[in-house]
Formats: sequence, C-alpha cells, structure tokens
Amino acid sequence: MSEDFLIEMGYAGLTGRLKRLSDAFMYQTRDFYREHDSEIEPNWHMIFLLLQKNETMTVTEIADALQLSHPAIVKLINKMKKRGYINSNLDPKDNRRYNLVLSQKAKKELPVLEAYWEAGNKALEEMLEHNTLLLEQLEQLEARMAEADFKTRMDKLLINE
Amino acid sequence: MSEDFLIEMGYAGLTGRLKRLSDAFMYQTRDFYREHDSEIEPNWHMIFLLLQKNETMTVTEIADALQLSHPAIVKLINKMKKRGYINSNLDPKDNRRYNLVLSQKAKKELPVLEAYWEAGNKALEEMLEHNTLLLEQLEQLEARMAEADFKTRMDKLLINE
DNA sequence: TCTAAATATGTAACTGGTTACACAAATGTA
DNA sequence: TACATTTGTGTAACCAGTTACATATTTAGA
Repeated sequence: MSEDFLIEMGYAGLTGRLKRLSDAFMYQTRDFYREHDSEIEPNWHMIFLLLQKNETMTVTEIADALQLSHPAIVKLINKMKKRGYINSNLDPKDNRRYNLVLSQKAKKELPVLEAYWEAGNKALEEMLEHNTLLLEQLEQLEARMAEADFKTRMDKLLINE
Repeated sequence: MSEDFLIEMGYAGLTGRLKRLSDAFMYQTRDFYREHDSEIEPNWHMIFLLLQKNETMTVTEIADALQLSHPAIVKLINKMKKRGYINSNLDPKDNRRYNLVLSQKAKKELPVLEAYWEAGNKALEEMLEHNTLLLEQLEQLEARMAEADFKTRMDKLLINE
C-alpha cells in the first residue's frame, strides 16, 4: 500500500501536493524565524526584495509584481507597518496613493535577514539538487495557466466528452 | 522589467509560486463546480476516491493517507456529512472510531462527478503537455523534504555561513 | 467645466489549512 | 486488576489567501 495517496492519484493529486508543499515551506519558515527570535514573517521576504530593488512602491504596484490580489498586500503591509518595518507616505501628487518604503529599522536588520535568506536559498538549491528543472516546469505550467486557465480547459474538455 | 517578480526571484520565489498555483487551481475548481450547479467542493475529490477504493475509513486513516492534519479532515468530513455525502457509523469494536462511508446520494452522483474529474485530469495533462516531468520533480522535492525538512536545512546552512 | 469612468485603497465575509489543547476509549504493564 | 500511556476525535484560535463591496481621488470626454 502506498504511503501517499495524493501521489498515487497522479494528475488529480497535483493541486493538493502543491498546497501541501507550499504550506510546509511556509510553516517551517515561520518556525525558523521564531526560533531565531525574529519578528519577521515568511512572505515579507518578497516585499523586502521588491522595496530594496525599487525604493518605493504602492500597494497596487506590489500586487501586480507579485500577482496577488491587492487585499492580500494590504494585509501584509499593515502588519509590516505595525511592526515598524515599512513607512507609508501619502503621494503629494496623487492623494489616493501611498508610497511605501522600508523603514530605518528594516534597513538596519537587513544584514541579518540576508543571512537567513541566503540559508533559505541554499537549502532550496540543495533540495532541488542544484538544478532548475522544477522551476522550469513550474514556469511552463504558469504560462499554460496564463494562456487558458484550468476552469476554461475543464469546461471545454467536458463538453467534448 | 519582468512581469512576475516571484519568477525573477529564482529559488526564493518557489514557495510563493507553489501557493499561488495551488490557490488558482482551487478557486477555479470551485467556480467550475458552482457553475455546474454542483454542491461538491474542490478537495472532496480525494475523499471520494479514497472511500471508493477502501469502502470505509476513519478520520485518522484519511489524514494519514493524504498526509494532512486530522483537524483538516474533520472539517472536510463534517461538511460532507452535513451535505449528505458521507455516513458515519460508530465502530462497534472500538467506540473511539467512526467508520466513514459514501452515502447513497454520493454513489448516485458518482457518474456525473467522474465526468468532471475526467475533464480535470485531461485539462491537467494538457497543461503539463502530456508528460510527467513536473510530477516527478515534485516527488523528488517531497522526498527531500521527508529526509530533512526545510527548516532543519536552513539551520544547518546558517551555522556554516 | 461638469460628470462619468477608472484607479487606489480599504473592509467584510469566506476558505482551507495549521498547532495546541481537551477528553474519552482502548491498550499495555506492574 | 488498576493505572499510565496511547490513540481517535473534536474544538479553539490563528494564518494567508480569495471575492465582493465601499469610498475617495483622479482622469477623460461631451
């Protein structure tokens, strides 16, 4: 008897396995930060990197860059603001927008965080056995999803059944 | 400028991409069922398949087979019971256990559901271009995760930094 | 110039996972 | 046989995403 029914399910188990894996990464990353007495949370990483690269961005720009919904970003940013990692300034030219920047506190902590992230990258490389096959396969799947999403394809294939 | 910062991030973007993809599959599957006026929810699929294969199972057995926590299964099963898709009988030999089986209603709907699942499988095969490379790569990653989890590896690699 | 449409942000309700805890029943052992 | 341990189920509080809706500001066009 197989140990893992989702794997046994083949194609049909894919979705569940993606969820299970991403959850596992998330919870373990959270534990890692906690055990290192860091206030940082798992997916602040991508916000930090974006704001390092671009200096200042708005909620909508971040949502676009990460391809997440804007309420997801609002929640993330609010927590980072509350903890003092992000400053938000009303745009003087457009009073709808808030320009978000990393705070001094965030910048001061960056060296420590970068050591963590470097360890994370190395751990991932190790787990992927230093090749990018999985990343490439994922990128193809993302591209297929962008061309025609899963639901559209299901509908089409159901009609022709 | 890249369209998708998570892809640009390389290894570090992997977790977010897994989450994004699995969420997309989940929401689209949910929409598919809704538009076909089905009461079924996305991950009931795996429960149906398990109970077809094994006739009767307990919460704990299902949790083991799917490698999810037992409270996750309790929630799923409760909803399926409420909608009348699962019957639960106290085990006469062990009064802690409830033997779960598909209800008559569930069995009656199976042909329709199987048509949906077949469409889903075909759609996934199409998106994976009829090869199992992604599934194999995922299985390797799952195996690495089982050998030594992400957090353990991060800790080890941080110390040697 | 006035107003309709588009854009930026924020809020509410929902979903499907998690860990931590509680408790009853069964099992194993002194 | 009694009691400690293990096992099965259930509940509570939390988390990170979603869609749908609300509101304010800016932009565009008659």
